[in-house]
Amino acid sequence: MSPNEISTPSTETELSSGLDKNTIKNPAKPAKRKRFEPEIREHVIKAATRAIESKGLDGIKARPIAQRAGISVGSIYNLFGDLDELTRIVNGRTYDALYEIERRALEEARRSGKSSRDQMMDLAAAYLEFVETHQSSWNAALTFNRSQSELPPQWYFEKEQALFRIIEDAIATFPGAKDIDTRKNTARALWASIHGIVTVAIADGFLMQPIANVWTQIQIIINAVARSLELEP
Amino acid sequence: MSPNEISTPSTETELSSGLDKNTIKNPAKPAKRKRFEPEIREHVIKAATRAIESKGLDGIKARPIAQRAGISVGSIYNLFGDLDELTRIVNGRTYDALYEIERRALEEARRSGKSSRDQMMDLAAAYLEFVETHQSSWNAALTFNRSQSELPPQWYFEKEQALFRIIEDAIATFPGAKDIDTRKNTARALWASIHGIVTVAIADGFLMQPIANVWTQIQIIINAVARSLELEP
DNA sequence: AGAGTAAAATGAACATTGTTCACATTAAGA
DNA sequence: TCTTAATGTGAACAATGTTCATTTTACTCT
Repeated sequence: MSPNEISTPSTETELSSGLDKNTIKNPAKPAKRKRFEPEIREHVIKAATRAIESKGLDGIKARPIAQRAGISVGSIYNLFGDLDELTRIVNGRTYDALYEIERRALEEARRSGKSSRDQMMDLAAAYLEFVETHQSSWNAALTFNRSQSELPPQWYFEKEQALFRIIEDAIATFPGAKDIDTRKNTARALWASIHGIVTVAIADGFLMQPIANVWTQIQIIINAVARSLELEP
Repeated sequence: MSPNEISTPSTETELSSGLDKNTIKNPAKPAKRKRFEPEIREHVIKAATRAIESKGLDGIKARPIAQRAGISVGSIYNLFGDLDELTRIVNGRTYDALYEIERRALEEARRSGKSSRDQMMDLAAAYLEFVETHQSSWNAALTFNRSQSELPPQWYFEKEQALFRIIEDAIATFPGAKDIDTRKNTARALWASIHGIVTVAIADGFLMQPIANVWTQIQIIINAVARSLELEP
């Protein structure tokens, strides 16, 4: 079970009571202007995604999004409850995208027979590139969770867990990572460290930190931890 | 020059054109209800600080703060330009407080003749404790910067720099940290890593991560890096 | 097909909030 | 005391999230 199939509200299809068959007769083009097709939810999410990509969390505004999706403001609330819910769905997909990229990076690194240390390096490189490419979305995902007073929803933790498990896999062959608790803590420590390095660099817009330095810092941590783990426990 | 004296808007006294002498005649009590005393700025900042401490960034609302400070809404804008400015001042002080705590921690650790490694441990412990104690304020400071589309103001970078310099000092005696660039990068890597570990733990409300695990993870990183630095370059 | 009806879409209206600005008030000097 | 520039005020405005009475749709039953 890929963690992407983890129950995310974004994939819910609660409206489908066998309507799909009936709506087929609608050739999708001259549809006058009522009763939503099932894809409407997706359209709204897409609009919200574009908004976040270009303007960050501030881009999530009920009226503009409604307009871009071709529905009324009220319908947004029928479909998602509130804007936070919609935001969470977009952020959830951002996490999913990152997970997928990391999973592939590990798979690829293993296929080419890289060492555990180099697997970690590849995972970190993939993360750095992801954050550079999706700066606005990633920033939104991080900011949103901390700006909420309540805890993130269940599926957030599951996605996080899944990410950590990838690191655990990467370091599993180290002699010093035989013990399960050690491995878990080390994986979290590594991931959080790389995350911290990248985050701090982005916070000051890569101004204080040219990207080369960021990569150097990542290497310092990975090399140091890798060397520790090469020793027997 | 302590970085606390770095020009922060919070300490500005631009209104003082020698008025101080004149206002002395006001015994501060029966003051009817006009023309602010110079301390009014401070009162507003205090109100804003309390608001952030209890409700986070959402606590920064013009009307409640105005009321608690005993002035009108408009006056907030006369005094600070806008709410973001006020927020930045409060956050600046949070950074100052952290800096001060870290500086003292290093001083203390050195006085008791601790190793570089243990100095780092003490700095990390101080940070962890600070974040636990001031969770709401610290969260607000971090969230605010990333939620802004523009870069943080100049003084933010200076406060950040000052913090890094403390770590550089702590690791300066390591044989592997003779080179200035290496030292700078290692200091940033260490700080950012610890920051990342603490941040991730807090993000899920210490639910996934009991505090003991957090500390274990910090130790993993510091020990690994320390061991690396003990070798000659 | 036509009527009745439950579900779904709508957008006007409301509540909250940041921000502005015309006006009122103060106090310093003439 | 009168004049006036500086300064405090709060009503009013704009933007935004959210609700809900009303309208519209499409399904079912006759």
